[in-house]
Amino acid sequence: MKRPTIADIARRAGVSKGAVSYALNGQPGVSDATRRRIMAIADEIGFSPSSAARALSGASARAVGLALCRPARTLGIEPFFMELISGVEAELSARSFALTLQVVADPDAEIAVYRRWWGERRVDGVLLCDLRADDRRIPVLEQLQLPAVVIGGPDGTGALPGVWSDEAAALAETVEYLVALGHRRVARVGGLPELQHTRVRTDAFRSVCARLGLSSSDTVTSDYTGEDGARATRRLLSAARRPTAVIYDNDVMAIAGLSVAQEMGLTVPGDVSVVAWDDSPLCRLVRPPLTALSRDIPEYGGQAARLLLDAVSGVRVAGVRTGTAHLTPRGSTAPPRNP
Amino acid sequence: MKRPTIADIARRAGVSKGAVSYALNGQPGVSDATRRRIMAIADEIGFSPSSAARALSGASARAVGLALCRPARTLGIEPFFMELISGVEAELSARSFALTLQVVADPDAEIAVYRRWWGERRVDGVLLCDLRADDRRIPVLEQLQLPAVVIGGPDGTGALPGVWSDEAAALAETVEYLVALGHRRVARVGGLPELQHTRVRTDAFRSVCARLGLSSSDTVTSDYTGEDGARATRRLLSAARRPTAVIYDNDVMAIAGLSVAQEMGLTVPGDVSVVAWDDSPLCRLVRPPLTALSRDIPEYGGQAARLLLDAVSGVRVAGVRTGTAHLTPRGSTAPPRNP
DNA sequence: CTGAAAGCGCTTACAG
DNA sequence: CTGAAAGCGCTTACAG
Repeated sequence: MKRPTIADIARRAGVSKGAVSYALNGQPGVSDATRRRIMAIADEIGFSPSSAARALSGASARAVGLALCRPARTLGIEPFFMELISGVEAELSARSFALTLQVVADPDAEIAVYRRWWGERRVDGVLLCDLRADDRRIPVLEQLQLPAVVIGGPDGTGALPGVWSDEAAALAETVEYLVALGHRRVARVGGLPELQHTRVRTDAFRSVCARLGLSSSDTVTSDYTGEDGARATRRLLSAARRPTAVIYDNDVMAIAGLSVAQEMGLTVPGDVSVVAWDDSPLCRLVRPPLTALSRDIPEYGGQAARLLLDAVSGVRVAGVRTGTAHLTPRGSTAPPRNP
Repeated sequence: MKRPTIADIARRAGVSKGAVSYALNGQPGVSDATRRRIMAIADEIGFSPSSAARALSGASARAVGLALCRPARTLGIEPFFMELISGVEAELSARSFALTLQVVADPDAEIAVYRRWWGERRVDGVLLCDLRADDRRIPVLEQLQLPAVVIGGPDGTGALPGVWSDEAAALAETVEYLVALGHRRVARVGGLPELQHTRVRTDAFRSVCARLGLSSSDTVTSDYTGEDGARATRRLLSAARRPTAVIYDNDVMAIAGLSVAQEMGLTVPGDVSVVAWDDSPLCRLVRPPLTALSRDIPEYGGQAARLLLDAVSGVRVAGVRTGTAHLTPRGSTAPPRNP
């Protein structure tokens, strides 16, 4: 089947190709009657402008890029990214932008992808995930002048706008709640230590524990997998004075932790309370259901996409703070049996 | 920063743009010495050919599309899609093809996306998921002559090649195993009834149960969510002569079913055995760990991508059968306490 | 308000 | 083996 072009429309409408372009893009320069006639023909023959021709003529590629730098196995198991993607997608398709996705092995590969996308003019902008300390991707994007929005922040994003939530406040709320229940020994299983938000949470955890006069404020870091979460939990719960509550940096590790506790003959929440960061349907499926820090991840992605589209269209955008994760208490937290 | 073009390379090498194009694309028409010089310059200035210009000149867009038609919440919770995507991605990026992703609400929206992609020349081909009975997407893709590979089959794919696994064999293996353990009342919680593979499994379940002389062979269908899996399980386990084993069409529902059984005071696997279709790390995290039907989903996606790239490059491809899912027995299956 | 034309950055016949 | 040129399908100044 031959694809229709503006030349076909122009011929049928008896006007020039330029007129068709103006009409279709809502530009001035054609009469209303002509515009309507052109639009009707375009509709009738099912015309979609060639994205290649458009992009080549200096217009935008109408696509944004998302590079995901996580090993395949953690990508699949964490609902976070897929939820983020659906939120991003909803916003993009509403404005008929495409999402170009690439899974990369490490930050260097990710930088190479950005350079390639830029050279290929394949995307108009990118969404940056998993902000790191001293993130080398930031200066590259700044130098390329590729519009970008960081999912994270507000610190360490350089001149790029970030979409971020108040992680410290969410963590403080959680610890305060556990202390109110009577917990005095709270531990935390954090995510990848090189990620900025892990650092923010770790610092916040230390300071809120100090403020509330808790003796320990240890964070064990992990790679987000259930195996690592289980290992960390085993270590924590084997200690002489084991914690009576553990906060996990994702849902998968929290579930793994729950299993380990039960395996070790401890009851949840009697012997140990469990809190998951980032609520997901999984948290409601296990017994007891997990107390979790909930936030609207699709909306988070949607905001990032909106910001990026603004940046792409030339608007100078500032970072925005999204809603703080809020604690959703469920059956996995209670006063400690032996405080 | 200005993007380098072949004109820049041509100038620096003192040759024509045509020569640069031939050199970079490994075409004959330039001497080896010139080719090497051109490649070195391209490398040095970090050249990537404009994908728009390439696509416009009749070459391929070097992108394939994937439209996902599931509500956002089930997309996030099922590891399947993200694992599939990582497998597809690995294969695509090795040949520097991009993946264009779009989440759609229903089959009509999906068809509209294919028409648009085709009109925009945005992708060179598409991967089709969630094959349905009498799938309306198939004739559209055939008519557009857009290269496509179906993830599913072998029936109902029309003239399109499919990548499929022997679902009936996997189901038979599972039921035979349960019967060998002594089970006589086996039930199944299936996925969306309109999906082709749900039908295949449902038919296979009925016929293997008949062959083995089991009294019941009921399938309750669901929407793949944990809630629906829990509801179906509650109904099944409340029956007068409840099943002693239940097979679930995904991991999330199996975990939900496990929780429901425990909630109802039944032990797993003593009172009821549980089997999950599509193994995932989740299955190993819960207690008891779930017996599951495992297959290499990233590899499944990789095969589909390879087939699609062949089709895009003009090779006439036939469908392929991938490895059959194999049963991985874990703690959630055992001989029934009260057969 | 409308038409003719240049140009985006490639690829690819067509001459030399 | 190499150069000059047309063309892909748009967008956008520039004339009428």
